[in-house]
Amino acid sequence: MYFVNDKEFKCSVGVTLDIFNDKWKLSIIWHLLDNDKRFKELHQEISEITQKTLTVKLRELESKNIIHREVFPEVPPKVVYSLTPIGKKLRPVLESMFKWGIEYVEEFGTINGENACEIGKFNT
Amino acid sequence: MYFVNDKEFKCSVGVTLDIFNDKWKLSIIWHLLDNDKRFKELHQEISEITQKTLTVKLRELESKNIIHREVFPEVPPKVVYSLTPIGKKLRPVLESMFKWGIEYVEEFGTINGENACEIGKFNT
DNA sequence: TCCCTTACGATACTTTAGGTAAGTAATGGA
DNA sequence: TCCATTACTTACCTAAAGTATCGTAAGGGA
Repeated sequence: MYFVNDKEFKCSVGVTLDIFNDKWKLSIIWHLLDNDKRFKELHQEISEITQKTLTVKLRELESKNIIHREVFPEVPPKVVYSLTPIGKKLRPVLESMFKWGIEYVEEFGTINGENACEIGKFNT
Repeated sequence: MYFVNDKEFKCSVGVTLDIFNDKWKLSIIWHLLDNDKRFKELHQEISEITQKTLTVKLRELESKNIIHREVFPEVPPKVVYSLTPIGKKLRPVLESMFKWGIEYVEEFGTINGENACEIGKFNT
């Protein structure tokens, strides 16, 4: 039995699923894997997310110790988001999703042109 | 560039995230990894999900070719759900989530008693 | 002096996903 | 006759996410 913030889990995969049980958090992690990013950069790269939802999700990830938020006291403002050590350890999770996605598309989708994943993320 | 059902993705991890962008699908996969299950069994094991949501999510997973639904013409009804070949290939994804969850709990949670994951799922 | 720009939000409102509670079908058993 | 069983539906309600607009604070230009 595991406890995280007074919440109870029978199994460690439940802990992970509970943290990433929404639409956006894993996407954000994915985009922070190789480089720290400013708010605006994340917003441009994950273009379907709204500003509001992005700020909410970033705060949630920060409160769960998965990302770090650094504010530079400048004008206009500058806020840089980065993965914490435990956040960086999510790489194998995303990597296995990346590989499964390729297999899924090979079977049920079509491939047109090349894989436009950011270079260096995985050597696949 | 990948296409799945006329939806466009730059990267294969996007395909995966798009399929599992809701609250319940990965939990359902997790519970089907080792054994095929009837509707009622899934409902009892994933006790927080409602009947309605479970049926919706099962139908969505079926339409994406990730689970198979077999109806036995009996009374009372019997419906057995199982993973398709591509569904079974999600094991590494869940396995990496399982491992990350343990690391996360070791750092930010507490462990009380033992891990109550179903035996045989992973030898960790 | 006033207004525009920039980056990171906050706020009010609408839409959609998910939750609650009840009902249905077909059969067998008390 | 009435109830239990299983796998759903259906009508209704709430919470999460999306849309659109506004706020802040410093510097620059007219």
